Amino acid sequence: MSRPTTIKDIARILKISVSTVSRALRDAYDVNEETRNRVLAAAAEINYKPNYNATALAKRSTHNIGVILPFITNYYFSTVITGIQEVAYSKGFNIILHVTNDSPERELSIVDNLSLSSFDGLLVSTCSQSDSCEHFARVIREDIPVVFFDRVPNQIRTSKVMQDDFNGAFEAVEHLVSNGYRRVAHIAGPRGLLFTEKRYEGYLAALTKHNLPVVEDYTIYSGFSQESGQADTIQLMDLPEPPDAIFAVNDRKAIGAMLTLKARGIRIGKEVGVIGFTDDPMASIISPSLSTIAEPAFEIGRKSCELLLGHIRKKSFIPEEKILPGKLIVRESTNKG
Amino acid sequence: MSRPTTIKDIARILKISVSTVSRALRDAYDVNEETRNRVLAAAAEINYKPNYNATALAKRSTHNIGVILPFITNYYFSTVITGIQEVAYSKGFNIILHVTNDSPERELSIVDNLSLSSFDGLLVSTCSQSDSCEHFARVIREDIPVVFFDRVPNQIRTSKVMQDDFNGAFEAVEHLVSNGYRRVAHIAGPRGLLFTEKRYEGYLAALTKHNLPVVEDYTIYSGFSQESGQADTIQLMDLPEPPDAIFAVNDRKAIGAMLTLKARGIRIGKEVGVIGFTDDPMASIISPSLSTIAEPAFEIGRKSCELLLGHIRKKSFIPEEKILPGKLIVRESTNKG
DNA sequence: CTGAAAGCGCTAACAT
DNA sequence: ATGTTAGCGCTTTCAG
Repeated sequence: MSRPTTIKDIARILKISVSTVSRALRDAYDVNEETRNRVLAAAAEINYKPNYNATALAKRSTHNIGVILPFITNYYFSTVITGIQEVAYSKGFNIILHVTNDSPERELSIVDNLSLSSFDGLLVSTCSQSDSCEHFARVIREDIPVVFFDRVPNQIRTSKVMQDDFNGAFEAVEHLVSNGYRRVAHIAGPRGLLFTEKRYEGYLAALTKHNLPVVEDYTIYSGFSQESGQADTIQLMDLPEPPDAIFAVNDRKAIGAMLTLKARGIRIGKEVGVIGFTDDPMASIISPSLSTIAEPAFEIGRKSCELLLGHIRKKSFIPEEKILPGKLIVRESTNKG
Repeated sequence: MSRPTTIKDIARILKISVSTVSRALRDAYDVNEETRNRVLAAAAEINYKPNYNATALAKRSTHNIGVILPFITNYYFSTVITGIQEVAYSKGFNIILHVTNDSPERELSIVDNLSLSSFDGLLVSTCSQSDSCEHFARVIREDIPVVFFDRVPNQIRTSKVMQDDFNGAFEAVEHLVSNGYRRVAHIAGPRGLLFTEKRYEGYLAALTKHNLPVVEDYTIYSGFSQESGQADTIQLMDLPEPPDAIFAVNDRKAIGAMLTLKARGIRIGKEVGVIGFTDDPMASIISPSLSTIAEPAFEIGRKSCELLLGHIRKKSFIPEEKILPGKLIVRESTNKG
């Protein structure tokens, strides 16, 4: 087990100073082309690998970005991470993963225990019940850039990357209406999250545009899970005048809805239309297959990371918002037959 | 933007030396109880957070563990990571994520560019086509602990954590047989991966135990994707004497199999039984629902990380192997009716 | 039990 | 264009 090689080794071998080596290893700036080549050659020769801790200590900049999100065990988030990882990797950044399990306490504890010296920036998607964003505000105040994606808080002024929730929802509902459904219900996410509000607004706007009545009982706010979808749908179908279509805030809830519809012997599509949001692979596996709004998850990851890297590089942190379009995917669950 | 506080600040405030502060902050060893309390109080007071880069540089030990795996966008891997993250988090370790996209070149490039100074240990699941493990052997030779999980190479002597692939496969096939299926095919993963071999062996063993003939054409090695499952099944059902049951190496392939069976109008369960491996949530969503062997993904993550942390702590690296049991989940796809 | 001092590997003025 | 030197924040001998 040989001690890793350092720039000192290179300096000694080449009989030059460490600062020259250091300079040669980074940009060409102010160093003789030939010296530089010799350094590079020697480095390769002895299999030199920079010690990032030393660099970080000296430059006050690690090459890490922290990612904080509720879960990674679903299609959307794992795809976002893959996108993040893709650009981080290409720029030589590591990503440090923190999963909150959607627990506000855990989120708080993670953020408070973050050593600000161990990452250059933060990418976050909040818990569904984050009542406060004070902890993130603190991080920002320390001048470390934070960009939010998907689940972004509305009380805080930072960079945000989202899908076009309003228009996605609008399109989904309009699709339902143009396929002949009239009593469209919405099983929403938890209140307080920007995107559940946006999707709700898109739903309302589509209803209004097509002169459909807005029935208060037709909107139910609850969790994001399949079980919530089932529960909400039971509630909906027990109404004196049940809806003939359901727009779910995401595919998991839509699938939950389909499950209870099936259990009650209601024919999906023919009797009750269902549309989701995400385009989880499950949507094409379930039968009947589920119409949905495909989210640009991978792109959200890429864009968030690019934005963050930009903030880190320029050391300026002027908030920017990016909204990426979704895409309507028509399948069987919205086919009246 | 105030510079983060350091142990120097604490030392200055308390008018003691930095070394005392340093000692007090770690273990009680050799420091007066009272001094220690004063240090802790002061640290909390000024909101001191250790600079891990400095620690890492001084101690030659970061608090990071690297995780290298093919994908994160599926149920199994994302659940494993959640398990890893769970124990890493509780021990104050960060996890640095690297995804290879199942590309051996990328895997190689990641490993070769790893700065050994930036993590204390490695958790890896290899690419399906990793022909060589030389790059991992190099890491191990540098005395940094590596533990493999799930996709473990068989040519290399290190710690490994796996599900019980042999017995899982055995149980799956035995379940098929005891439900009356006789011509059981196996759509396997790529050759060369330990677990695809183990599952194949389990399949063989069950056949042998029940005196069923081993038909060579009934085993097809290919990829892990749903598409591979579809293609393999086409090939199988085009045989002069097609199988009446399919044991798939994982649920994604099983789902692919079900899709082509459905497309051909073959009744799943009644005519051809299908069983998978993993217990992806999709297995209970698809209809008919898919019987499968549930893998202890979360536990695999936990155990791998615990093992690795053990190696890191004791600085000894005596390879250990852990095998975790799976569980048969009976659903509709293996019901002959 | 505590302090002084050296050093981890690298960067960044400041000289030359 | 290159070398000298002083840190970055923390740990760790070695003295006392």
